[in-house]
Amino acid sequence: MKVSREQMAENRHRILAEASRLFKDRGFDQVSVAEVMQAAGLTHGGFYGHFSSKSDLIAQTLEHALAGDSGVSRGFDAYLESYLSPRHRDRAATGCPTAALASDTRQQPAKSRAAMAAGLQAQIDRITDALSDQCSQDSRRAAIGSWSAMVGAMILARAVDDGALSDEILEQTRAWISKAQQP
Amino acid sequence: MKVSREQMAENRHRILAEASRLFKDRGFDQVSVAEVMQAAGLTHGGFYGHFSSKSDLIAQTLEHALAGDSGVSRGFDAYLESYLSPRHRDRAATGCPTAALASDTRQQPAKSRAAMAAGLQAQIDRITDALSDQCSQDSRRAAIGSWSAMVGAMILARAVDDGALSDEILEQTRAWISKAQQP
DNA sequence: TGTACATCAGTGAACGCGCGTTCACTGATGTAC
DNA sequence: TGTACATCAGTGAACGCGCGTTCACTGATGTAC
Repeated sequence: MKVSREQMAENRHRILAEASRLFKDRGFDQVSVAEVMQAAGLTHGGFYGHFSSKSDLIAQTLEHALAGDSGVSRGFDAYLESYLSPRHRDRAATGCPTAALASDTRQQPAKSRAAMAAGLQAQIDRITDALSDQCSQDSRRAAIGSWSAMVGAMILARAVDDGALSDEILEQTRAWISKAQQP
Repeated sequence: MKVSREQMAENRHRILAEASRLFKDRGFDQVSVAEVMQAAGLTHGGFYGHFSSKSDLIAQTLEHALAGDSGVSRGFDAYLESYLSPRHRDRAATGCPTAALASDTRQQPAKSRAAMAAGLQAQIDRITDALSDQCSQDSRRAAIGSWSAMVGAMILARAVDDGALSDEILEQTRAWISKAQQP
């Protein structure tokens, strides 16, 4: 049955929100179109009324998930601490889309990779702004280095089957980044 | 037809080598068992004489790929420069297994995650050794922070569809890590 | 404002394809004598 | 050392399953009068 325009827009938004959650939790390949639609409370047949393909859904989900502030504006130190936390590591579904999806994006077509590039530029700009208070010079370099270390540490901490090592990676990387901002 | 014991061992080794190359290039899900066997010059039916499942192949490939020195022993600065290079970024198939496979490993069963943990411990130890010359204190912290930044930068550089941004991530992260080792 | 009807978002069955896995078979290997 | 035969690594067809995608259909929407 047909639904109202507002209802359709709401359905579309819910599909993107559920896709973001599921993709971040398990990766693009391990989540089916039918599962995303079911999570959004719809049947899989209607999917192609909203998206031209699964690839298209992935690209639009990346654009959707990478938009927004992500919390840097509340201060870099607080952001760093909450980012490199066991809680964030254990809840990828509601966490950073870059740490969860950057590796998967490498195999995706141009539109998804462009969305990742735009999201990365925006995030680097936000961190650069947040850091320019403490050390005005080379703040872009510090932003790129810090962001690489944060994303890398989260990916490594999630990949291993050893809680102590995983915790140590988060904690040591956090301390190392903190120290690198001082002088 | 049956083959000699040495031939079988050689075949097994070739399967692991080709699996490592293909998995690093395209990820676990995007490479089929049949494709790995074909790359090793065999037919897919014989696969289960060597491995109990695709999951088992993945775990053994990780153990195989993560073993060995990876080049740190020739000095950290040289390693850092060759690691965060456009050449390494563009040749994932022959490059670092951690940067290529850490994200994929998150979804794998215990045996693969344990192999990643062991490989990561060994790599941290190697970098700690390589760094302990320059700054004896906190060299493990510096090793973990540097390695997180190297892996993260490579993953980000490979995810984006923007050569200039990709190059900048590599170059700035390299410079940032270098600077962090000085004081 | 009220009615008739064309539109079209969503449904659910069906499709074709590729994948991981199985299995009966083959023929070279390597052991027992 | 030479021969007969049991073993078993590799072959290639076949399987079942889940996936992305398609499509005829339904019935609420929203427009034209």
